[in-house]
Amino acid sequence: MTSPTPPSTYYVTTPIYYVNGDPHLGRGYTTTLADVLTRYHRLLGRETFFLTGTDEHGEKISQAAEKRGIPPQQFVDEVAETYRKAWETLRIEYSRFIRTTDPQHKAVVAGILQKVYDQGDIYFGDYGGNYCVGCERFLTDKELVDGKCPDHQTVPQYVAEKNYVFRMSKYQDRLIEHITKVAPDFIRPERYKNEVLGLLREPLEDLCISRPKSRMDWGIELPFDSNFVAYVWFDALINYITGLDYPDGKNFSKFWTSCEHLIGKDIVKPHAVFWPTMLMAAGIPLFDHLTVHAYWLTPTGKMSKSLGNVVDPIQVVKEYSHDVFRYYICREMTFGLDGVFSFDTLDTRYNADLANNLGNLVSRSLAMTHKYRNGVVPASAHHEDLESDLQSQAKTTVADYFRYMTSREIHRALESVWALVNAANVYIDRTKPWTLAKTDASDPAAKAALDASLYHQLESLRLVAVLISPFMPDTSASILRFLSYSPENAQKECVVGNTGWGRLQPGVTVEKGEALFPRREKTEKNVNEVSAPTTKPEQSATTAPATVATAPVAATPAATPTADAASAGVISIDEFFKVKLRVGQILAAEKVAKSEKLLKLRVDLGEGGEGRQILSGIAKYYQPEDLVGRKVAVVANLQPAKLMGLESQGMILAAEDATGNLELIAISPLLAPGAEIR
RNA sequence: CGCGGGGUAGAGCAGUCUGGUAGCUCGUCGGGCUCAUAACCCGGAGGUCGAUGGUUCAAAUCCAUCCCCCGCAUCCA
Repeated sequence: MTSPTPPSTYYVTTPIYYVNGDPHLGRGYTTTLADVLTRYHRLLGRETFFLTGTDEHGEKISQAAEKRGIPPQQFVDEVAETYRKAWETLRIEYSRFIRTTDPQHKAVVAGILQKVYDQGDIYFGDYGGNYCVGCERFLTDKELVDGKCPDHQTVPQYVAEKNYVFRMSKYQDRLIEHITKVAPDFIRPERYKNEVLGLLREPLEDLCISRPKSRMDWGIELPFDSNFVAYVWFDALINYITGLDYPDGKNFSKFWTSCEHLIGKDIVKPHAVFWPTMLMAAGIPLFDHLTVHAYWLTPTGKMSKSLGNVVDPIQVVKEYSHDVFRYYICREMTFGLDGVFSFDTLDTRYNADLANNLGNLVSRSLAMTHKYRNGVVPASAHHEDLESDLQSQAKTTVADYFRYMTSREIHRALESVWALVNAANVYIDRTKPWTLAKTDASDPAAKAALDASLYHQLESLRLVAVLISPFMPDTSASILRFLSYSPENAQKECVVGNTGWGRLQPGVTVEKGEALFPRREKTEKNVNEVSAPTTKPEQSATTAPATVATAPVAATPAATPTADAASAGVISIDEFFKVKLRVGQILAAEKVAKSEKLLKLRVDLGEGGEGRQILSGIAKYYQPEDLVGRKVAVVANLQPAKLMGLESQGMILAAEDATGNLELIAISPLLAPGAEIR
């Protein structure tokens, strides 16, 4: 029963979260994992440092601030505060909350830039190229699809400007060497390491690291050219060392080399390629591990804001508890693979694992100790096969627990703890304390057996409480308190590498305790799944109708409507009339090649000529031949857009219900094409 | 031939790298117990491990081909 014996310090980071978005489930998961790992290493007696924070520069931020009519700094101050509060609710105990607008950070970034520039790894080059405002970056020719940005369906502006470029390609071989030979567990789990090595089989391009202030000035000024600011990665990634007071802080020398970066799989490339090469260029040793986790999905697929199926971690914590939330997300997701978040499995795990197994075990053990021994922990001299079996499971559990925690298969670590919980329940049934209690007064053998049974139950609880403390700090503390066992003791014995059997002192009085996890009846809302209790309906945008409702509002951003009306999604009739709806008749319809969803329609709107070309995402629901001649409702004054390379000059209205039935809006065949709908 | 992930009991998954009696949780059926939160314990039923072919004494596992599902790339205007 020895715990691992590694370096005496531990440094863990989460990504700094872009203040453009909320503290959603994915971010809550990363941050919770970091907290779990921090508490785990503390349990092992290591000095730990846990860094999280917010990324606050960039065009999108200045635009968002402008939209709200406030200065960028005020905007980011507000969002940073919501993050702080969110993490507080999730019981996250970070060591430092860093913000990229901190003056210290700006100084560190400038220092690194200057150093890399001075040694010739940053050059001023033509970065003329296709710039997409939505992406805030230049797109390579390879990324463009039919000449437009795949993510935003917009034709990027060709910007012929000079920019500063980091000579990343120079470090490619050294990076491959590091990943494959020097530190084989640099990137884990292995699937992501393979992915990165796949990326590195292609020659690396150099990395554009600046933006001219003329276009974007919400950022950190380059120390060698005041006309430019640093572009995202040479700003954001550096937070990981600013957080330790690089270059001279004692935290940096103490913690940096034991650094583990925790990230989601969407930002593997910047962390596995950009960041290590930046460090190489800056002459800073590399971090220890990049640990990558996957996504939370809903039972029906991706979580997305527009589908309104986003799970809000804060709400889950409010409805259950932070311990339950933490247990669930750590236990349910196979680390490194996508997992499904559903209130149905959450309730199942709650009742099965927490209420029935752990909670009930605590309850029955404490109750028996009170009933048979007035709450006093008995000494245990008696030791037979049943006791050996239990102790042997305890030994296995501790070994597995440390092994899995070390390999970051944390779901398995929890599983191994529950093997002990289960063994303790079995042990109780085998020793039958209630039977022993009947003859215990007159029969010394029965008395010894009962003492042993009670002691072993309670000792199992103590061990379980210690092992779950990183995951469920409150539950752990409650159990230890019931046992009159000080948490400091728990920590101490992990420090000496021994969570061995028999630490619980006979003679102390245990509490009766209260139910830790009262059983929950399954919630009704779970039938339809997922949407967290207070998720706003957000006019449940599925298809056309909702778009009609929101488009005019979007067109006049917060100009006129009162705050109340705007927040309720209410529009004025004037706004509604901006949308020109017309009756159209479908003249021709065909499938769009290579497209799953799109049909290309030719629609007569009574405008003469050969009618308009309109694309509609209804290929899964309608055969082209069934549509010809049909009358449909059309948005006539929508800005044309290109889809799959084809221009669409309007929108066909359709409705989709919750079960996925989609129908075109019915229009009487008697109405002539071009008739106004209102 | 676009890239990636996956198809194992009613549901959700592990096992596949390193071939050797197919495992876990939930559900279900039957039994036991009464310390406990209608909980706990024991037992049963339920799988041709997507399909086909190959390698092998032996294949969920290795090889080949094919089918299906899900992301993303390239689509809900």
